[in-house]
Amino acid sequence: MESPPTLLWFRRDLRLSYQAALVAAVGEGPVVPVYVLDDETPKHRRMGAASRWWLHHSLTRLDAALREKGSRLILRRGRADAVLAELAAETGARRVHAIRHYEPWWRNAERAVAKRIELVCHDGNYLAPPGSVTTGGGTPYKIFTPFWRALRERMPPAVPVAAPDAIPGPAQWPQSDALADWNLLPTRPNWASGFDDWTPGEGGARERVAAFVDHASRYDEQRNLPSIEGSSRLSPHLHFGEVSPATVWHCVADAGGSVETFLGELGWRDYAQNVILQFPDYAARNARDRFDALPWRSSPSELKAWQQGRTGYPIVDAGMRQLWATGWMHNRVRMIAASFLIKHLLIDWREGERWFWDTLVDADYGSNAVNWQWTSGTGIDSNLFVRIMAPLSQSEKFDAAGYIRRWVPELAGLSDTAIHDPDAAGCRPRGYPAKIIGHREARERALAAVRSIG
DNA sequence: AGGAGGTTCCT
DNA sequence: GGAACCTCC
Repeated sequence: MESPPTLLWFRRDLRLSYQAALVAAVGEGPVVPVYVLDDETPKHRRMGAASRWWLHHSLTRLDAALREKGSRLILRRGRADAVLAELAAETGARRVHAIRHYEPWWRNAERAVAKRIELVCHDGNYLAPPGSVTTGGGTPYKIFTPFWRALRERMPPAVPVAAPDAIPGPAQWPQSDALADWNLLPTRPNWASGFDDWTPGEGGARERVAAFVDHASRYDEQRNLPSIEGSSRLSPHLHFGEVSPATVWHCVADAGGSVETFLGELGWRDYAQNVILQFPDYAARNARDRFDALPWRSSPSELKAWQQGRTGYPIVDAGMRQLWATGWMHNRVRMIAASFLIKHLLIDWREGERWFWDTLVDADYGSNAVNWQWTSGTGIDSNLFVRIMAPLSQSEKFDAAGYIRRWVPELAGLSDTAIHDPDAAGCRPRGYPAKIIGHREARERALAAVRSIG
């Protein structure tokens, strides 16, 4: 008589290499890999549209990779605890293996699953298990730099384990939904037609890592230049767990050169999870609650102008259009565009967080919330509200002319010097909007707003 | 040992 | 402002 299968519950860990839950499940006999599309557990935090596009393709690749190893991916839809209990009853499984997640709704779901069936959670989506890096006093860190110092001490991470050669399956496979029925892809309009630079899935992640390793030694000098391919572009692959951060760490560190800045970015990713573990509602509340009294402006038309890239600030508009067209925005430009919404338009950072949640292929609850609160100055990690980025000087400083030409074609004919500020250069083309508000005026308005709350 | 108070710094 | 670490008792 064959032993009963165990369930392998995939979430944001869509890989076969260095997948601790997979290794554990295979060690116990037959495995039933399952992905549950659960829009009920996260409630209003269900995956955004761009993430769904990514998920569709990543699940396709994961199923293909599993089939090469004699397995397959079972797709089910519904509340994770109910679906897993049901699948366990169908297959005779008595245990679930999964990688642990730290979004508040996943922590709730893990508790709910554990009430119905034995759930074994594993680490591996972060450099160190979130919550495990603590201060001398034994409490979790709140500030990045001391957190990173302590985490760095514990590095490098353990060397990643390869995928198993074969994954045994059950005598009889349970039913699976058809992926197409989940309607994860856009239909009309197909806003994802420009997403073709991306290759979701573990293979695509591996290619991105390899491509990045070639220029990782220039990361420090090029990562802030949006006209250049200087960043790693690994964020969506890391978010969906198509590659583990430990794997990225070792590939990059082995490449040599000065990669410390990049490793720090991996550390920042861990830091964000540590913050949402301490403050689960970080995307919903100002960490410094005196900002609850800040007189945010309500302007649906200006919010829309920002979303659509029609603010009259070329660097902001280029970024917002790149986001819409490709599901991704260069990090330096994210900071400029976010700062512009918060300080120049004085619109609540949560509006921006929401938009990014829906439009980014790398939308991550922890990273998104931590980065928005950092930019706004409402976060646990300082950065003062009164530090207001000057979008035009940022655009010049980081040499964004080429980037603007690519994403704001109306301005493609302008010179390298005029393109950052067509109004000031007296050569704004018809069809490109005037500045929605002047820099000085916006700056003074923001400073007055923050002064008004003491 | 553990708490008070000083210092430094904050992707 | 306040977190984290240090020194001092």
